[in-house]
Amino acid sequence: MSLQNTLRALSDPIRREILSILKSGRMSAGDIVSHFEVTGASISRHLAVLKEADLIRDSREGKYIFYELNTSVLEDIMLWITNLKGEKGND
Amino acid sequence: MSLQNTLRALSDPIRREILSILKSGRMSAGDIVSHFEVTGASISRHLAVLKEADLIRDSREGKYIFYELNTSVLEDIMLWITNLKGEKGND
DNA sequence: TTAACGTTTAACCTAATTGTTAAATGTATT
DNA sequence: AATACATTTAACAATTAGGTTAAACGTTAA
Repeated sequence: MSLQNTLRALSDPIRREILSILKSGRMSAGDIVSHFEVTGASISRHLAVLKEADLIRDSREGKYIFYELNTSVLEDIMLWITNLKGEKGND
Repeated sequence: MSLQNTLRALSDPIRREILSILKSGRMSAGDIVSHFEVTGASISRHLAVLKEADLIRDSREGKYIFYELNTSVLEDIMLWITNLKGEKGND
């Protein structure tokens, strides 16, 4: 919901890997967990952080919860970086 | 030096503010400190993190140490984000 | 309604981060 | 050489983050 949340979410390698995995499409929490060596509880919390940053969306389908990427908030980071790289002087 | 370092450095609001300040040009450590309410020691460590991430460069001039922005590593973040935003399926 | 499955939440532990003050370092000035 | 100034480093306290196991929750199936 904010640049702070977004950057904090992206600062963890596991969370970035989760996003990369979701690039190929929506996936259940369990399937995401199977890509890692940490416990499901740990991944679940990473998912919560990503969701709070609005980088992923979830939807329950029966006993599964599917996660999918939401890249729209990445726009803000791009803007922030672009601005930082702009010519010196005009901030 | 790595995407991990860069994103971790950017995940702190004070460090982002330091970068924004340096956008207008090089500045001594003391002048940077004066923009914040935390101690010089604290800012000094933030500067060290930014430097380790290669987001800033320093050079001593007499008793002052000047810091300046180095935006080249931001390219990697842009690339990573662009790739994530790419069409689903081709990772 | 009980059992099984997928997932999250709670409680706990350890490690990392951020801040402070005090000491150390490097440079300039007298 | 002694002092002063700018900055960093060390040592410590408080907070946050990420991992684990165990319990709880929500859904499905028997």
